Amino acid sequence: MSNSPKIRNMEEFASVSGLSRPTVSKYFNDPDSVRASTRARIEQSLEEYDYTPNIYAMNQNRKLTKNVGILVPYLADPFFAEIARNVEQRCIDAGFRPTLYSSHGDPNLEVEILESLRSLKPAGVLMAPLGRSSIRGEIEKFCNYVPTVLFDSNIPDLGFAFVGSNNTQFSMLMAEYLCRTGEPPCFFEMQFPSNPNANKRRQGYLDAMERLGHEPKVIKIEGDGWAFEEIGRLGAHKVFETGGFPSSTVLCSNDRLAIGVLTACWEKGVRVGIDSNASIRVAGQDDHPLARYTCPPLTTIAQEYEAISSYAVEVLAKAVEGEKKPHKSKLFEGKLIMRDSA
Amino acid sequence: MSNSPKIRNMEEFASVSGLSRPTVSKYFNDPDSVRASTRARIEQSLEEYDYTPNIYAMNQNRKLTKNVGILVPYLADPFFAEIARNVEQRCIDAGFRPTLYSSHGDPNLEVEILESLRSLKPAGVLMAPLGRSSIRGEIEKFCNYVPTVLFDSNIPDLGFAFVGSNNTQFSMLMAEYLCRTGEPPCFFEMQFPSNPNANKRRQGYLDAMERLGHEPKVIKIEGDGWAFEEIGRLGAHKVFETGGFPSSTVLCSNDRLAIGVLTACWEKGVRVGIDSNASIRVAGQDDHPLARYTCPPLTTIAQEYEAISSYAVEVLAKAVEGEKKPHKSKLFEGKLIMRDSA
DNA sequence: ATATTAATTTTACGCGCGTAAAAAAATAAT
DNA sequence: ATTATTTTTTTACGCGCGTAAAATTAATAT
Repeated sequence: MSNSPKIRNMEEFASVSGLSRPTVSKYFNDPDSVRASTRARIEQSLEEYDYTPNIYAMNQNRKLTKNVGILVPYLADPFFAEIARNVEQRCIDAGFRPTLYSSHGDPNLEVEILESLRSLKPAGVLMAPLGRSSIRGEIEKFCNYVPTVLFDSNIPDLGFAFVGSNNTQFSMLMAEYLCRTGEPPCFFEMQFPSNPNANKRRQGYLDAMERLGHEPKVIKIEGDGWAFEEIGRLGAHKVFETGGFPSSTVLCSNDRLAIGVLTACWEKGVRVGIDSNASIRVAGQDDHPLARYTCPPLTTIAQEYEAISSYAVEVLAKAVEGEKKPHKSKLFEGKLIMRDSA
Repeated sequence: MSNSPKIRNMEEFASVSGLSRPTVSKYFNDPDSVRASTRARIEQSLEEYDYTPNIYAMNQNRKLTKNVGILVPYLADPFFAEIARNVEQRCIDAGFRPTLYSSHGDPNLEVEILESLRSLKPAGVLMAPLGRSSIRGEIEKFCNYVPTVLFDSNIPDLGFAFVGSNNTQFSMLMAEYLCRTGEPPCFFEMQFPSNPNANKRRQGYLDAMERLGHEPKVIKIEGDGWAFEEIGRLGAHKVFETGGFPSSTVLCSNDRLAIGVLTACWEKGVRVGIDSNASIRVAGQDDHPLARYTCPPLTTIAQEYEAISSYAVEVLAKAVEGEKKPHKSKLFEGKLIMRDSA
């Protein structure tokens, strides 16, 4: 900041502050661990000399760094980009140093990232696993070394805790709404969904339909990978070719599939929506950032991004502080977002 | 990997390999810098003992780490997520250790990230700046310390080089196509675009229109920030309220604005596309990952993601190796993607 | 005021590695 | 075979910091 001589290391900085180096070291690890007068003195020097401790030297001997890894399955999916952004901010607020990683849909990369993460000695990791394709054994091994909180998608009995959405409730809520306002929906999903939440969502749909006394109709489409829009589009076309949807209301397992269905409907000349000249209703789940901008805008269930993010970081902080293994699973409810597609 | 005793540090690993520690150290910095026989011996031991050097100790004394920072303006924008993914992979291929950051549209955060990056002693940085709102002075300061390659959006005379798209060509290409196939387009953009590429695109449009002998019509809409879809939607509505578009063909400055325009058209009941019962054509630029799934699918200009990514990393590698400052600017041409919206 | 206890600071050592300079070994030249 | 030269390995030192244990200082109780 000023024209003062450059500070090379903590020793020099301590010297110009009139303190010993370890005292300064304590301050940087926890400003509250030194006397208030000492702290004031350090912070005053900090203004004058703008010294920053060497991260590498700091973390070398420390048993626990302040690093936190954030791993999501697919960062190019705006849903995960959005939740990653939230989680990242919460980590910073909690005094951590987050680093963002994406598995890019590849189970091997997921494990590779975890391995490379270990060498960073992270205090903890927030991980949204790929799901079905995740290599459980490797992740389990990792969780034994590093406090890990899973979010979005659960792997049973793994990690310190799981924080996510109540996916059963998502589908139930939507199914109920759709039944209340029109023809009971069929359920549109991937045959082998990569994400276990899909199973919960199907179950929620089935439960709701049974409770309301309607016959459930589940459509399972082919497709693998993370190109959900294309999978949804091709799947819907196949449905059209083989007699069409069994109901004029289609509840999709997630928004990205729904976006693909909307595209297929457009290509087929099928009008989607709730007004009189539309012939089909389409609903999604997740409140994808672009769901509001589809044509028609997509009716969906909104995830509690902020709540999930902040709770996940909160739990991780406890895990880092050495709290006993609770492995609780916290689920947040979704909110119905009514738009014009259903 | 095996049941061999745990290796605690490089000393121990060198010992079990029958070598001295510095020799092993040389190997890890550059496997080719030791004799082939030595290298083979180390790699054999590596199989047996699975030892990994301590990253922090490694980087503490090294003048140059293998770390590379990747900074994009807005990661929740799928366009940047996609290009970041590409760049990340290229960095790994080039032997770097990339770390991904997003400015989240905030100029102050952009500077903060650069500051925190400096303490990581990165070998280099790949940066897509926010653009207009970037704090030039701070970024310039950073570039003096760390070899930095700008991509996507240029800041004149900053960094080692700039790699991006020929945005003038983008708009020219699209404008020509639109003139050839229907009514000459008007140009739809933000009044104060955050990204300087927008200016190039407007200019490309103006040039093309002049050359083809048509009167250019530029529509500038209000709005600030990175919520382009909403800005486009509101802007289009305002246009509809004040007499409508001056042409039945709308060339948008980018895909996200175009997506907003499509939504507005839908809300207004205006049919978009090239078939007979449509009344307006809408085109975008960027080939946003979801452009293919809008209704109608969006005609756009595709960026050369891979070419830009690999060239940017290539240039950065040269900068890291200490090549003289060239500050060349490399631009890639775009390709017309014809879909149903125009 | 003095003894006791708690909080804070200092002393002293080591972490795991990079790297310059010295020594040794391998290669090339005579 | 001997010497000169290059490559590789080893010796030796220090980087910037964390942290246990010792010394000091401050706070509390008597």
